[in-house]
Amino acid sequence: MSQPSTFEIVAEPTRRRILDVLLTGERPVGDLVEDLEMSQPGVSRHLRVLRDAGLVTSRTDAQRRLYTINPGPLAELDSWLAPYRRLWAGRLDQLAAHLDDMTDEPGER
Amino acid sequence: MSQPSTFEIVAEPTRRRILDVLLTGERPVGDLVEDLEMSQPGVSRHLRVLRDAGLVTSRTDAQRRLYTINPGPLAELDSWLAPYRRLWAGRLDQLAAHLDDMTDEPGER
DNA sequence: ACCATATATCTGCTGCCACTTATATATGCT
DNA sequence: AGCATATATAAGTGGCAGCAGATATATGGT
Repeated sequence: MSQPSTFEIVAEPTRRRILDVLLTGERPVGDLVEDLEMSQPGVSRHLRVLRDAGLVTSRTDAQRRLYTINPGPLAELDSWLAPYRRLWAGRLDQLAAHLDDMTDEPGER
Repeated sequence: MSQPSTFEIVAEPTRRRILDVLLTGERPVGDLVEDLEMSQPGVSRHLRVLRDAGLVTSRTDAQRRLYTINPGPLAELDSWLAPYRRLWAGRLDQLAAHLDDMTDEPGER
């Protein structure tokens, strides 16, 4: 996809995990490789996607690159969500019913 | 994907369009076919996905099925977003910078 | 020389999406 | 009863793109 939307970027479970780790603060690539138990090239590829989407930024510290979250683009999600948010306020019962229907966790690997 | 997450459901641009149309109220399938300029089986397949994800419900009106939004599952998105939302408050300047970097629209077809 | 990282390439797998055609079912109309 | 309409679902095809894994190379810091 030439210009993937923020939706698509964030739909990828591994990328969400990366962001969730970065939520705790700036991190070098090596840390992420350990945490995610993935190959370094694999992590770097995802970081590339996140960087291109403007969701993370990096700064150089000697040989390492420290990655930080840049939450700005997530506002796109948030504003798409806004009209729906109004709807589910006061319908939390429906959510509960839906969750009851689900036998197990979504396949998040 | 056996149990696609709400993220994946909503990452699909056509499905977001369907939800956006339903935001204006209950609609029969035929309306959606017209609005989206898609084949009827195509629309029905997306509706199936949305229904399985609990994002829409249908009720029968004679031969027609009227679809309604069920925003409940979107709360999952919203709560994932919550920690990030705190971050971008007060960083709207960064968002602006990011948007300036983008030459054209994300490829949303 | 060694380390951390980025990037590139290739392969293989898998799964999605669109489109078409066909069929089944329910309902309504005449 | 017979026909039209609305919808769902299935089956088949084509295309395309994502992701993981492996490997190789380049670069810059120590």
